Amino acid sequence: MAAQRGEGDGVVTSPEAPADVRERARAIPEAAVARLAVYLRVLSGMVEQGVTTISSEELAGAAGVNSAKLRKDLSYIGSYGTRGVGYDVEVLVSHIERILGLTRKHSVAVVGIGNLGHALANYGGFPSRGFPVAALFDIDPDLTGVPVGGIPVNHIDDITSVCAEREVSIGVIATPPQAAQAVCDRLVSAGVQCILNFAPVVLQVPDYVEVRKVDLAVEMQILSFHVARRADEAAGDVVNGIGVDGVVIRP
Amino acid sequence: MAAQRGEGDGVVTSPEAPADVRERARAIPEAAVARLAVYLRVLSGMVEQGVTTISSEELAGAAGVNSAKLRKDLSYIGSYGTRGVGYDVEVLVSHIERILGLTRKHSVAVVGIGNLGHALANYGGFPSRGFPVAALFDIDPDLTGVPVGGIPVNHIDDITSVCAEREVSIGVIATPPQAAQAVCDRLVSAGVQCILNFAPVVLQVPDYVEVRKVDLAVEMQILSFHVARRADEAAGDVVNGIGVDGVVIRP
DNA sequence: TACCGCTTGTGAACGCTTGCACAAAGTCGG
DNA sequence: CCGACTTTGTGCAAGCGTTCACAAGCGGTA
Ligand SMILES: NC(=O)c1ccc[n+]([C@@H]2O[C@H](COP(=O)([O-])OP(=O)(O)OC[C@H]3O[C@@H](n4cnc5c(N)ncnc54)[C@H](O)[C@@H]3O)[C@@H](O)[C@H]2O)c1
Ligand SMILES: NC(=O)c1ccc[n+]([C@@H]2O[C@H](COP(=O)([O-])OP(=O)(O)OC[C@H]3O[C@@H](n4cnc5c(N)ncnc54)[C@H](O)[C@@H]3O)[C@@H](O)[C@H]2O)c1
Repeated sequence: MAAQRGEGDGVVTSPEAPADVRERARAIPEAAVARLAVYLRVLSGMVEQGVTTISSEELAGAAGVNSAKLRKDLSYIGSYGTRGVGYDVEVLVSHIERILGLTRKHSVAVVGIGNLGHALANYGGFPSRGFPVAALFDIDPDLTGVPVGGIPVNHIDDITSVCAEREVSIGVIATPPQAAQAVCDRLVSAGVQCILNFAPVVLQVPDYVEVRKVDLAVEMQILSFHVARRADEAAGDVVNGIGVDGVVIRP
Repeated sequence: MAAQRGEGDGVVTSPEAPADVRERARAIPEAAVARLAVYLRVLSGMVEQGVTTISSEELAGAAGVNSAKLRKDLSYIGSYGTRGVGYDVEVLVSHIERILGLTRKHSVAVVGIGNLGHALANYGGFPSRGFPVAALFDIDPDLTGVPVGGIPVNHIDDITSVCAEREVSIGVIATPPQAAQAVCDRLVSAGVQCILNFAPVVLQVPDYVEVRKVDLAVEMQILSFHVARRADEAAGDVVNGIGVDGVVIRP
C-alpha cells in the first residue's frame, strides 16, 4: 500500500558510501529535482540565445527563485561554477541532464486517446525533450489502427507486448477516472515503473512504482481557495476599518 | 517581482484577530489545501455511494495519505468529527467546500485554443465542479467566432472587456511559450488574479496574482530522475552487494 | 449511571527546506 | 605578482510540514 508520492519507505542507506555521483543523486531533495528541471529549461533557452556564462543571481531571476536556493540546488549535483564568474551554461546543462537521467531516452506510452490523449500525442514538446511517444492505447476499437500524431493507436489488450517491445518506461494515463486504476495495474504488470496520471483518482501502486499526478481540478480549487481567502481578508479589513459596506478588491 | 508561488510577501497579520474562520483560512498550509481538494473528491464519491460516515483511517486510505496527516489537515478547518465514530461525510464535504471557496462559482477563461485548449474547453470536469468555462481566446482570426465546447472563441484583443463582462476569475494559459508572458500580462490587466499556466515558462506577475503552473516536461523529468536513480542504485547494489549481500532488487 | 472501547484532535518531537551570511576561491586590472 | 572585486559553495539557524502518541470525548452497553 503505497499511494502517490509514497516517500516513506524505509530504504536502507547503504553502509559503505563512496561519495560518488550515484550516491549523491539519492540525496537530492525532490523539491530540488523539480527546480533543476526548470533551471534546465531556462538554461536551454540561454544556450539558444548564445549566452555562455550565467551567474546564480541571473539564473535565479529567470527561474523565479531565490539565488541562495539556486546555488544550494546546484551544489547537490556538484560544484561546477567558477567563483567570481558564474556558471558555464553548457557545462551546467550537461550536468543537470545527467542527473535527471536525460542522457537516456525514455519512451512514453499514452493510454486513453480522447480529448487529452490527442493533445498529448500531438504535442511536439515531449519528443524534443527526450521523451519520444512510442505507443498509444485505447479501448475503443474504432480508434485502434488510427494514427494520432504519427503513431497508430493500439488496443489496450496489447499493452504488455507492445510496451515490452518498445521499451516503454513512462506510462501516461488519460482515461476516464473509472478506468484509471485498471489501466494503471496493466501498465505496472507490463513493467512500467513510472506513471503520470491525469485522471482524478488516487492510484494504488506497489512501492517500487513512481506515480505523479496532474490534477487540474485540484489546481483550480487551490486557486479558488486563494480567491476566497483574499475576499475574506478584504471583508475582514473593511470590518476592522469602517462598516460592512466595502467591495474593495485589489488596486 | 514575485514569480510563481510567491509566498513570502510580508502581509501584515491583522492586529485584532477574532479566532474566526476567516483568520483560520490564512493559517492553512498550501500543501494541506491541495490535500483538502483530494479529500473532497474522495468524499464526493462516498456520498454517491451512500456512505454517511467515515473514519479518518478509511478516508486517509482512500486519499493515499497518513491518517494523522488527514486529521491534522481537517483540524485546520475546524473540528467536525465525532470521537468514537468518525466524520459525517456530508458535513465534511460542505465545510471543505466552504474553505476552498467552492460555494461561489469561478468563471474560467482559456487562452490559446490549440491542441490543449481544445481539450480543456471540451472537458466536462470543470463546469461540473463549479468552474464554468466562460470565455475562450485565441490570436488566430480563423478561430474567432468558432464555437469550441459550446463557447465561441473571442479574439485575444477583446480579452479585457470580455473578462470583465463575464466576471472571469481564473485565467488558463495554453498558448505557445513565447506568447505566455504577454498573455499573462493582458490577463492581469484585465483584472484576473488567478492563473493556471500550461506553457513551459516562468511567468512574472505582481505579488497579488496567484500563479500555478502545470509543467508536463518537468513531471516527465522528475520521473526520469527516479528511473535514473533506480538504475544507479541497482548498479551500486550489485557492486556493493556482492560483498554485503543486501541484494534487494525489485520484486 | 458507570464503564468500555473506539476515534478524534492536538501538543510536541522530528526532519526536511529555506534563507542568511560569510569565508573561500577565482578573475581581472594594474 | 598583487590586491581588489566578484561570485560561489556551505555551515547554521529559523521556519514549515509531517508524524507520533496519547488524553479527551463520545456512543453504546449493562
Ligand atoms: N480533457 C481535459 O482537458 C482534461 C482535463 C483534466 C483532466 N482530465 C482527465 O483526463 C482523463 C481523460 O480526459 P478526456 O477529456 O481525454 O476524456 P475522453 O473521454 O475524451 O477520453 C477518454 C479516452 O479513454 C478511452 N478509454 C476508456 N476506458 C479505457 C480503458 N479501460 N483503457 C484504455 N482506454 C480507455 C476512451 O475510449 C476515450 O478515448 C479523464 O480522467 C479526465 O478527468 C481531462
Ligand atoms: N498539447 C499538449 O499536450 C501540451 C502538453 C504540455 C504542455 N503544453 C503547452 O501548452 C501550450 C499549448 O500547447 P498546444 O499543443 O495546445 O499548442 P498549439 O500550438 O496547438 O496551440 C496554441 C494556440 O495558441 C494560440 N496563440 C498563439 N499566440 C497567442 C496569443 N498571443 N494569444 C492568444 N492565443 C495565441 C495559437 O493560435 C494556437 O491556437 C504550449 O505552451 C505547450 O508547450 C501542451
